[in-house]
Amino acid sequence: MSFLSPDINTNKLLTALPDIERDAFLAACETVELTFGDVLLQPGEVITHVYFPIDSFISLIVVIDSDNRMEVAMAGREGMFGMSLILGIEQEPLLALVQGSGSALRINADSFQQLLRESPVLRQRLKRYLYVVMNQLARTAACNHFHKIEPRLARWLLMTQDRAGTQHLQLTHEFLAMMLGVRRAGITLAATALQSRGLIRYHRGEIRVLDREGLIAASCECYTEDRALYSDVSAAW
Amino acid sequence: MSFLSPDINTNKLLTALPDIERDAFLAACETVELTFGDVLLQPGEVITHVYFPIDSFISLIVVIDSDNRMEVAMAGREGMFGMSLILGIEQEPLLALVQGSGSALRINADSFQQLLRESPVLRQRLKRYLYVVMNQLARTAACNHFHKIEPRLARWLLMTQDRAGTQHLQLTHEFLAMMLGVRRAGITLAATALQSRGLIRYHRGEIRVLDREGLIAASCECYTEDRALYSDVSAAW
DNA sequence: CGAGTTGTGTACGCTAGCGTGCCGACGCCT
DNA sequence: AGGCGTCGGCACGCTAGCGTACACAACTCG
Repeated sequence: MSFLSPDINTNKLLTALPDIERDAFLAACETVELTFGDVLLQPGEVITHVYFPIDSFISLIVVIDSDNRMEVAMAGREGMFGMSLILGIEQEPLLALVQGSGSALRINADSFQQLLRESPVLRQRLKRYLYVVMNQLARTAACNHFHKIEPRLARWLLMTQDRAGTQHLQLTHEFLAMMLGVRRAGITLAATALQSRGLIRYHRGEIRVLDREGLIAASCECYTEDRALYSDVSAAW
Repeated sequence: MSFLSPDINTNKLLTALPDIERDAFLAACETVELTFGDVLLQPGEVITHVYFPIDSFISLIVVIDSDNRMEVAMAGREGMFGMSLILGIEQEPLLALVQGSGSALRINADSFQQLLRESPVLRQRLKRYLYVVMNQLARTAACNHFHKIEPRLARWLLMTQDRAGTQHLQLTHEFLAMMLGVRRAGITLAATALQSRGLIRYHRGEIRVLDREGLIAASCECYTEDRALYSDVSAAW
């Protein structure tokens, strides 16, 4: 039995590592609290730390200019921030924003690369994760183009709920608009529609998911496709 | 001096490998001719061969359904097809379509994985390439959403020209519409505009780029951003 | 309790792009 | 030369979403 037990309060990428490797890894990590709105990385900055969210989650955002920005990926307990380092690159052109407050394991970039060299299992785990993210990026590119705001919003709320692990989400329309790259008024419309169908309920920055199944039905296939891809790949773990 | 000389008629990812590694790699490759329209992989199929284009190039396409599909990445002499295998995954949910006829080096998937294990330099090269593609995917997601057809078309023509290496491109409006995920009529409009500005000239499935600089000015920043990212990363080679 | 700030509803005119369908022009084949 | 299939121009009405702006409600803070 490991001295740092692999309880459910840790990151999924790190569970099920061989005890020795996991212990070595966790020993190099510190636990940090992330707060909504924290910027972990500005576009183009050097990555100094890698984060493995526990109950926090992080948005990766493409910033084209001050008016045009949108989220392209999300990392919670199932993922990580700092993927470029898996590929040996220390930079990242995306904005990393804490989207859900909570704790995360943090490890220094150098230690991460060192430990990655020493743990083939972790390496394989993370490569699979990278594969999933790449393909989610590809699908997101098409989704953002073809799908309407309402299904995209539904998808996004589901993804967020999966990572937040609660049906109470702290989200203003303004913020959602930024995530989806649309107008605030566009979100109000879509959100009102979802609410009137009894799928969600919201009130001044707090959204509650009432009917998960209904929300899935209202979302574009991209939600279930993404999940399917992830579980296919992680089934092999 | 290597017995298989690294002349310009090869793939950029394979040049500048140490002689021994390159020779071993090339020895495991065969040269194949790819023809416009060839499907190298259907979504979800197992990847049996990895391709390193020489003067051909390949489109990676997300297929949402029969009406909704769009290109999300392009691989020519600067890239490859079969990236998932770098991550140890043998599948790929995207459609791989030959978009420019020409030759390519092809290697069996198993040999590829074997040789990858044996060549740290190649491994590093390909990881850097993967990094570039990931970030291009992210940007493409935003570009497809925010930018209008005309600049996107200009960007796309430039990317294609870079890979085709000629200013004569064989492309119908119909095909371009599929690539960008828009109506054929939308392409006609955008193409007419570019033509009337003297940037391109086209006629029944053949497009000529007349004014590269002008076309760059007409394209969205995404073109130059992508190039910049690629050259930053490959500068380290 | 009142003033300010934040979050949401809504409305207006506008544009890009959609789906569709038709026509003409070109070029290839016999 | 004639016929046919492919390619591109164009036009129709329509919709989603834009930019903007204003109003009110709900909270917060002094």
